[in-house]
Amino acid sequence: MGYLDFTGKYTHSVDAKNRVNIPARFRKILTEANIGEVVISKGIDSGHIDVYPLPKWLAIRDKITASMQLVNRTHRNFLRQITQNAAYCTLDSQGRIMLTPALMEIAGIKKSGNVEFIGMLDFMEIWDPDELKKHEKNTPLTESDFEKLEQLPLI
Amino acid sequence: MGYLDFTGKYTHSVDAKNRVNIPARFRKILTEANIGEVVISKGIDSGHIDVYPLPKWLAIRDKITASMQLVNRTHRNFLRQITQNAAYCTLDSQGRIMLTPALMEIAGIKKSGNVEFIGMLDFMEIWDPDELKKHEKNTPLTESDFEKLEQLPLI
DNA sequence: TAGATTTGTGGGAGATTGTGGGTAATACAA
DNA sequence: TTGTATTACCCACAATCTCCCACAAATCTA
Repeated sequence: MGYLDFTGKYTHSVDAKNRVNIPARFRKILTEANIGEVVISKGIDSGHIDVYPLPKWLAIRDKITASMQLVNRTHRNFLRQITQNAAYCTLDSQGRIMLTPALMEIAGIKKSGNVEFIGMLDFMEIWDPDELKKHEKNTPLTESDFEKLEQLPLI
Repeated sequence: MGYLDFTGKYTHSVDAKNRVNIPARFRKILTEANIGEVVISKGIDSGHIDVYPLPKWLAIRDKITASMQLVNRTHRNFLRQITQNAAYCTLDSQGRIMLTPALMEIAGIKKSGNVEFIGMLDFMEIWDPDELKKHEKNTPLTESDFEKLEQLPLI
């Protein structure tokens, strides 16, 4: 890993079997990195699904495992939240993955509907188009957000 | 052990003989690790049963044995809680386990009803669907929980 | 522009899985 | 021992999922 580079936005459709094609550009990145499996999970913002290339997910999982104290109720709840809606997906021979009904429900994605893929550098997001518009309208970046971001050595 | 990886949520049904099928995905993990026996016990949060692959249970048992101070009343009570309702279960030829009436009672799981399996990485939980919903409603992750979790090097 | 290749989408057949029930073996009580 | 209840093991079948093939649209190439 380390040098995955998902960028851009692509519209795709979900078929009657809940399958979505991963955009060719993203798929190429995956195959070149020899990654045939991804993990989809509930995104932190509502209205979308996160798609992690397997190695990225494993790294996240290991960090979680290492720092969880399962006698702690909050930790248990957090872990449950994370794992509950996480699903391993192997790409089929056409390069598609199958979404779970639970995640589609959470993200507002409709069977036989459309979705937007957004590249997030080392992972991807899948949005319901309406939810995405709504999210962008409701939570624009403000001046004060930018000020906070200035703290980070970003650009 | 060490690399069991139970993730996801699956709905299954309990039959008239108190048997539940372990989700195929979880079962595959067990058989690949050559584990044909699990231990079910009372979950820490009420409303569910914990399912430990045998090696994980043995590790827990050993830790408990080593660190319990049986002159300590709390320790005695804790130990009693744990062992009292723990039951060794071997998977039948269909990959099912049989729940004990005591644990079903404790978790609110009904004969011939449904249950939710939740993967918790190295063990599983079995919830009564209503209890799970109730639990999630009563103990949602709050902003301050997330702030605490931000301290951990998670993602 | 025309042909070749890639990409997005749909559907069908076989294998797997979830679930129910029957019967033999075992444990238990009287 | 005998009768009863419980458990373990097996078979059966429907629903689901996986894998594979097909084809049209889009893109690339010469």
